[in-house]
Amino acid sequence: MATTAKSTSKPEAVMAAALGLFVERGFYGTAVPEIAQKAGVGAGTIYRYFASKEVLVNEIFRNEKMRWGQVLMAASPVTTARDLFRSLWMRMAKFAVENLQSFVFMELHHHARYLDDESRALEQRMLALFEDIIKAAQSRGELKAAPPRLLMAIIMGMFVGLIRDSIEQDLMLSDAEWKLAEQCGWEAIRA
Amino acid sequence: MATTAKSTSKPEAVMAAALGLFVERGFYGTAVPEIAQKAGVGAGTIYRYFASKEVLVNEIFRNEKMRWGQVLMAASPVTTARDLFRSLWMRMAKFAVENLQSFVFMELHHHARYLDDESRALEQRMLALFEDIIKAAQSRGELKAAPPRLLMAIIMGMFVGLIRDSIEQDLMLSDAEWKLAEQCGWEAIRA
Amino acid sequence: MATTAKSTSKPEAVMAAALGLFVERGFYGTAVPEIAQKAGVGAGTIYRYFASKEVLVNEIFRNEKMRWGQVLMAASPVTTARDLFRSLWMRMAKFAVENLQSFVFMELHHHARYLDDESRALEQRMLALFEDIIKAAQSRGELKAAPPRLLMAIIMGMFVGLIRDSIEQDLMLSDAEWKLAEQCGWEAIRA
Amino acid sequence: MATTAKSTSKPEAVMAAALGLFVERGFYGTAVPEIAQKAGVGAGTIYRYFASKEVLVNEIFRNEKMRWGQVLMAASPVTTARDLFRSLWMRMAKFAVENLQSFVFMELHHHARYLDDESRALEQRMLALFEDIIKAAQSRGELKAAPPRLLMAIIMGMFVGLIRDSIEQDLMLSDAEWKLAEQCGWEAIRA
DNA sequence: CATGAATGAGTATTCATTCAT
DNA sequence: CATGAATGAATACTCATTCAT
Repeated sequence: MATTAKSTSKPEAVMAAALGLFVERGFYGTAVPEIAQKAGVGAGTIYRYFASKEVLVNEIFRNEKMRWGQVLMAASPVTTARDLFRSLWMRMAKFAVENLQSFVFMELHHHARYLDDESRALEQRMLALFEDIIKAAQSRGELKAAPPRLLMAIIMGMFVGLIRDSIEQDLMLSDAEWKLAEQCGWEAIRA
Repeated sequence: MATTAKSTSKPEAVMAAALGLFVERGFYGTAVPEIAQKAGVGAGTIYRYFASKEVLVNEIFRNEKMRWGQVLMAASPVTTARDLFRSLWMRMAKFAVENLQSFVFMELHHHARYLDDESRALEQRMLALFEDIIKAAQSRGELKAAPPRLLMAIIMGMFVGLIRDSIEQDLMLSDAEWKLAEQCGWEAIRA
Repeated sequence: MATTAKSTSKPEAVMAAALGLFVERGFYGTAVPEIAQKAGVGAGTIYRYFASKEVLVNEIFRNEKMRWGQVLMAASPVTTARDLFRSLWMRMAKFAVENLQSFVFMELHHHARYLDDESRALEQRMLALFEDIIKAAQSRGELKAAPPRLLMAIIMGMFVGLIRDSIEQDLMLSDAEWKLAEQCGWEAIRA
Repeated sequence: MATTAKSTSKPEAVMAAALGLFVERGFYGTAVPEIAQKAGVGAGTIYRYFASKEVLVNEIFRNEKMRWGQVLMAASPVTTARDLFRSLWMRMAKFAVENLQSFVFMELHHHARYLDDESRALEQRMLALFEDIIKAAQSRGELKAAPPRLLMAIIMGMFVGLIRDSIEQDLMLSDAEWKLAEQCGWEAIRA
């Protein structure tokens, strides 16, 4: 009678279904009963676990953001900025490819008006994390002496652009291409 | 600098109002009567010029895309890829800064489900345009030998990332920063 | 093209329909679309005139209360308490019989939780009005020396009891019975 | 004074909880799970004892009505109508004060649409009981020669009016006031 | 041409009731 | 017996669109 490790719990099923639909059709374009149906639960059931559609989207956002954060935080020990960058980039690529929807979701909902303060705060913490890594490398003269936010925007923008493009073309980048892109990224910001 | 001597026509006023609201609240988050009010016309009037809300958003999309296209197409004559890149980048920056809403609108609505075939086709033509420029430069050995789409995604991604970030921080990049960023962009793709 | 005096306006039709249904089935027992149908308007139309179902019920309450207030306020000039009582009673009877639903509505919704402060304040003003009449008569020694609220509760209670009973039996009191009842009322409170 | 040595049974707890909530928020305004929680039982448990919410409210109604009936029926032996009235009035007052919620509940749900035939029949029997008492007194010339229902409506109306008022003012009548009111009641109907 | 009142299909959410445990 | 998680029908309310003026 113990809940098996395998079978997804109801709230998890709801979050997974909602994630997919929000990516496909947007927040306002997705009806709650649609989510319920895709999750294989009754419409009312959703409200047992999430007080409202808005709470649901925030919960998903934070959930995915945390998973993404772990990719960045499991950052490497002391190495050169070059190695750090490569490692980070490849980890990001791995995550993005394996969690395409999750990644796209975070991008799309970035500044959405329905994100609550907690979600926004989490977003800021993630950015700060990234910024610190950049500052450290800059202080060692390994990166260009530009505002850290600028370098961050450049790298993250590139990365997102690549993912978006591969979605549009419905064709994932090969390993070789990821490495090529990584090289581009590095050359963009190196001192 | 006024585009026309005459005061903006009604359909123009509608499109301008709608553009602003779609950027602020999204397509589904914007009510047609709201657009009407902001445009200073009656709700019914909108339907004299646009068959539906969807037609309206597509019309705006294409309109803005064309304006953006002119920035790219008014491309320079024969020069080095370096100069071409710089010129293109700075024109893009100028347009984006002067037409922030327009730029954000195009980004947000990129793949939206309510875009019709004509809009999608236009989008493809713009990409092809860009691709051609890249291929030409590659054939002269001035750019990295990567798939043109990849280089394009990298550059456009960077650019969008910068704009997004400056919106988030509510602080536009300075001229110096734009130049710095341009240098990053160039180093990312140069051979 | 002038709006004819005859044809009821839409908000009036809605209020009339809602009054009837609220009396029959209660506030929570009445669905908004039911009101719309009975009023002969679309469901959405109700929300052009009343921000919510709650606003609607309050608007009706105040409207009816004001009409009832006019019955009491058009009180007679200086006479004996006996004559004043008779006049008041008969006016109340006339109103109640001619506006049965209105009267029942006010009784049922007296303390309802969905009444807002404005409605409650109006209710209090009506009571004060009544109390003043009683106090004046008491000071002339024409009524029993009991707390005014007590005499008021007795008279209003009797009156409501009669109306309720005639509704239950679906048989209105005759003129003779109203006079009889009036006599009972007077004897209950006279000094 | 505990009715039983044993702690209240589950159905009793449910009825008590429901009575309180129905008085506070009305029938449609009260959710079954709320009742369950207040009664300290599971939501499903209610349905072991009451087939539906409607059955529950009817059961409560009849239960309270019977208790009220006992107040009236335990009527006194042969005395004057004056004494009988006083005794009845004071018993009613005692019951109403000690069972305010019960009393209010009966008043509010009097004609509610969810009352079933059995409840309605019980209501009629109670009225008949009262009517007989009045007729007897009338035949002895001690009461006014008015239709019994009219006198009954007057007295019950007065009584309800007093209770309602004391609830509104959140201030129970004193013994002296109850006696004063009783005198008013008597004078209203005595021959 | 222009309007905005009117509409009703569609949305998020609640709640009486069931049933597997 | 008792439970409370699950359900889906029903509710209040919104909004794209129409059309009489």
